[in-house]
Amino acid sequence: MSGEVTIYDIAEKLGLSAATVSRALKDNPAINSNTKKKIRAAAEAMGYRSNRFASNLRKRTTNTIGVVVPRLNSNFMSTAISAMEKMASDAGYSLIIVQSLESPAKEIANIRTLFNSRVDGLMAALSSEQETDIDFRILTDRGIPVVFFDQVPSGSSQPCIIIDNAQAAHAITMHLIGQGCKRIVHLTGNVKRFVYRERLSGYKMALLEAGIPFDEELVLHSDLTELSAPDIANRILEMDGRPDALFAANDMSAAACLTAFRERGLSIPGDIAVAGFNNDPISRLMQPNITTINYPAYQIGATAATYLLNHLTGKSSLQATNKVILHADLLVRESTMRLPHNDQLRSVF
Amino acid sequence: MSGEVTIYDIAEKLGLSAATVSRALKDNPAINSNTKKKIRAAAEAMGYRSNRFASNLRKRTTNTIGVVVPRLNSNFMSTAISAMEKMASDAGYSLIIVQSLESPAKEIANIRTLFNSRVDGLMAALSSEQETDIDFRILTDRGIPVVFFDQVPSGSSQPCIIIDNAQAAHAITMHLIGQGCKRIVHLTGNVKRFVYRERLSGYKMALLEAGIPFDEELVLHSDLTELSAPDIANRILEMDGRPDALFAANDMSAAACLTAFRERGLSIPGDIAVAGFNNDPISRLMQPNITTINYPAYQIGATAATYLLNHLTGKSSLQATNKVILHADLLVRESTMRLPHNDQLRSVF
DNA sequence: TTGTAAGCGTTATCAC
DNA sequence: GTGATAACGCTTACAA
Repeated sequence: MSGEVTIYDIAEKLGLSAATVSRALKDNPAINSNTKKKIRAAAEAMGYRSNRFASNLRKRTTNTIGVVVPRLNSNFMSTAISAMEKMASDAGYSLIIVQSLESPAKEIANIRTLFNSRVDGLMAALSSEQETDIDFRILTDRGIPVVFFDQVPSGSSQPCIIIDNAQAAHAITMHLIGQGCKRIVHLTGNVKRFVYRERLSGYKMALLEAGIPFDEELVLHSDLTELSAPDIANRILEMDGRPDALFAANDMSAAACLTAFRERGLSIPGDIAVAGFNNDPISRLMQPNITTINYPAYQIGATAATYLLNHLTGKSSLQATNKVILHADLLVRESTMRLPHNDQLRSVF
Repeated sequence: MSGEVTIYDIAEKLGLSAATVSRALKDNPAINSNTKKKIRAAAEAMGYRSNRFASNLRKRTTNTIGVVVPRLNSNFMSTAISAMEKMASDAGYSLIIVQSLESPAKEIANIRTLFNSRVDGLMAALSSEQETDIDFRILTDRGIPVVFFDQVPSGSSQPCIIIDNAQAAHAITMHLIGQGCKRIVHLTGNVKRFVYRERLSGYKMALLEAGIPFDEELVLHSDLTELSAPDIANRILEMDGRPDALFAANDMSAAACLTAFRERGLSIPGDIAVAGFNNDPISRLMQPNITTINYPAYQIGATAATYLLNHLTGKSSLQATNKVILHADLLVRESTMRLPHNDQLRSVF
């Protein structure tokens, strides 16, 4: 730690100035290519490593991008982050990742931490919405670009990468209705979050369009985890007038409910159709496999990173009005196929 | 960006010195509590944020921990990293995460990047092994602590957090044998990796112990992804003398093979028993649910982070010989229960 | 093509 | 309790 080699050490050893060494190491064209070679060789031999802090301090830029997410251990998040890491890394940027774990206080603290870490830019999926306008402003006010994805602030005109959640939910609900379902339960998460609110509204729109009266009782709320599914399944089975379909806002809870239904002896989709959201691997592997929306995690992550990086490297500018809406197809699978010959079938993978 | 407030600005405004401001902001007990209050108020009012780079440059420490993984989008990795992030964040550290994506070259580059980023410590799961001894030394030689987890360098005496993979594989194989299976296929990954090599050896040991001759033909290699499973399932079904069990080295491929088997009309576990490894959610939700090993991702991540943080904060020292072996229980489930009354049943969750 | 020198914003070491 | 001052290692006008 103490014996770090600096450009001064190299300079001294070679009888040059630190400035020349600095330039050579950064491949400055002004430097003679022979001296460059010598300097590089010496740097290598002496075990030199550039001190990022000195450099950052001087240049006022960090080549670091912050990522804020509610939790990082879901198939969607880890896949999106994986894409971001690849893009960032290829462009010479590092990623600092923080999760807010459903705590608004931690989310605020995280934003401040990244702010103090002087990240060059930020990609964020929100866990709650209140603090958005308040706290991201400390960043945007100083010109630090922020790109939102997945859970984005509604209303505001921040750049964001999303799918049309309402339309996707509308499509899946219409499909269920087309399969003859009349009492469709929608299992949703915290509707303070953008995606869940949007999906709920798509569900409602479809009912309206089909002339099915909206029934508040049929909307259930949970944290959408595997653990809470058995309880949800119970509540569905105990309803007066048993529902004939479940549209869950993610695949994990769709799969877990489906399992619970089967354990009670119900047949899927005969007794109750089940649809999810995300196209997680589990939706493809369950028996029956589960109708869902293909939520393009990798593409969302890659797109968010590309926009941010292009902005940071000056290749293109991020407009506040940029709103990228990616496609998200309905994948009809066995768990909702109640009609024998169904030409709505589109894809199984 | 340009109008950053510094401790000098605060000092000037308050008629104090920068040193005093610095001390007050760090809650140095030598400073009068009244001046502290004034300084804090001014800092807040002026929108001051500490410059980490100046601080790091001066203190020669970064409060940053590097994490190296093969890929971060698996249930195991994202859960382990989630735990690490929580521990690190609670201790005031940030995480820089890099993935090597199966490329040894990128793994080496990643290690250098983290090295140049002056991380205070490192947690690493390797994608290949060659470079371990070569490249991690640039860190350890300078006293930067490294804790390995999951994919660890074999032979070396680096601190690492693991389970006894061989014993777990032994247990699962013995269980299959106990269920009357005679021809057990083992589906493994790249055996250059520690965990797969160990699991394979546990499988062999169990066969040996049970007097079943080891058959090289029954060991299949793949990347253990969902995509390669159909091909693997085909190869198993086309073998002379159909196997009566599959022990896959992860749950994803176990689940995907199980699905493929069922599509061919086989019954599980009657025609072929299926076991996985990890206790991913999918193993619990599949029908039938899948016998597996509970690989404690969160605990592994939390333990690795705790050890590293305790070392960094001087609470306890990380000895090179530290090797923490966590428990990993066999979870017997439906996919391997071929005998009617089986007292080996331990748990379904 | 190379050198000089002035910062970048903090913190540590002395002083007082 | 507080202040001066000197690093920390790098980049970049400006000179030469």
